[in-house]
Amino acid sequence: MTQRQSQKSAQVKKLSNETLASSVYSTLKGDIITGKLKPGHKLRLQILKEVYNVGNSPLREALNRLSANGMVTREENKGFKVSTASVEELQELVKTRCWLEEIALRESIKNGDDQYDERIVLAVHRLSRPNVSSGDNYSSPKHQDLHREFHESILAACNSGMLLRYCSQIRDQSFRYRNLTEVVRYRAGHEEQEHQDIRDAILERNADKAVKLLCSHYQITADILIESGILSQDQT
Amino acid sequence: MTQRQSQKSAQVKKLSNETLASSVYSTLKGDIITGKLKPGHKLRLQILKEVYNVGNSPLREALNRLSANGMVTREENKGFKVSTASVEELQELVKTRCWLEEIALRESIKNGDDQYDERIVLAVHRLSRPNVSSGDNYSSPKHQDLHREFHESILAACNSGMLLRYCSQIRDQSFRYRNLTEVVRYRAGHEEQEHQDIRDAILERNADKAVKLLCSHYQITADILIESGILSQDQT
DNA sequence: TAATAGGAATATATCGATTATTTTAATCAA
DNA sequence: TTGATTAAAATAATCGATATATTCCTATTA
Repeated sequence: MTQRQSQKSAQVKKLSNETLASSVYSTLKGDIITGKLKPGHKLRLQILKEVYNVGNSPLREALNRLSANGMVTREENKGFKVSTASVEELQELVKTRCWLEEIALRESIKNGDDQYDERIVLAVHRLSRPNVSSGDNYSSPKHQDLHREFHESILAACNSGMLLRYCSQIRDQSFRYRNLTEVVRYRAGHEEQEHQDIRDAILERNADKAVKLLCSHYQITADILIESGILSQDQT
Repeated sequence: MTQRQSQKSAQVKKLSNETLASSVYSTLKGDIITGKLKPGHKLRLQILKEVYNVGNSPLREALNRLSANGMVTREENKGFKVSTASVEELQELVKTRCWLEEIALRESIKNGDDQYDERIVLAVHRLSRPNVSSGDNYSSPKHQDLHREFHESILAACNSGMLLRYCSQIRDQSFRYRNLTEVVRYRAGHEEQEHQDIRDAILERNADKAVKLLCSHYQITADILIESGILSQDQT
């Protein structure tokens, strides 16, 4: 609050009416998803306070929220750490994702209106723009946002905010795993095609096909990540 | 901290190595589920501090956790309130519960071993004990715990901790709705029979039947609750 | 009536101090 | 060396007092 803002670190940026705790929450979550904070990394309060330049309470509040959706792990009296990553967890993640998204996708295809279709078309289009889809841009924040938007859009008409929240949490986790490797390099090209295929299946209201494409889309990415050998069998 | 412990309220009781924040979390969650804290009820920090006799930080941490799983609602700069209850939300809740539990149940039936069966048998048996299943005991904490255990046990072999956590959250919400009325009075007798039917279907590995019974089990309860007229169409 | 300007109430955040617990290091005994 | 015990340091958890910011309420004014 004084004039000493000369911190080199990724200062938390507060959006107008947003609470500091919420800003820290978003920043921390982002840093975890992008892999800036690695799985298993111990989150020491004093350090975080300095890095993000905030006090105890907003920081602890943010961490408590994150622990409730699985991005960080809380251990009584031992503090917080970034949730670990392992082959087993990734497999569970993909499995669960396929289960939940199958439901959400089938419902969406059943209920989806023009607006639903258009959002998807737009999302795919934006992902294909040269300045987004070219080699070096695959891991850019911009690409990530658009990629996320695509996956959100195809489930958006499922009529259960609750289910959508769960899918969103799983999506965050999935992106975290994705960002652990340069899997993007090998995948992004193919993914673009797969997104288009999924879009087409949805537009023609072919739920079975769409579900099948979507799940293999996830499975392939996970397999590549596993084969990369970056993930330990237990902990990271 | 002074000698004025003469609070009538349910002081937070701390389990040995548990953190104060966690104790408050459990207590608050319990008070919301049992209906001691009604939907929409404003959670004023000063009052909560006095009632539960804790300081700012553990209290806010607990509330932040609760807000992350939907038991309370957080509004920036306005604080917390118990999540509202409405017919629409209940319908979404039941629908989503059926979707997720169908998956978890089918998987459990597929994978379940002897231990899985035995846990279910035991749960049903305990629910049927006279001192639990008689008229006045239906709304007792004991009965609630056993009831919850039954519903947890039938999904326990689904091999996705993630899915189980979501089901657990939905179960908490469902119990909260249940406790809004004396729906228990009309239901508990029938429910006992339904639990047994579900158990039997599971034991004979008849997934379709088990799923059908389970979902109607939920739907009937919800319908009664809705017909009771206690829930507003929008907010409570 | 509508708009606005206080002021009260409340939520949010900081800081420093305190307590409790875990972790680390050091010591000692087998 | 190993294992257990104890002492010291580090860290997490909590409190309380204070400060700031925001919302909510109310009275005044146009």
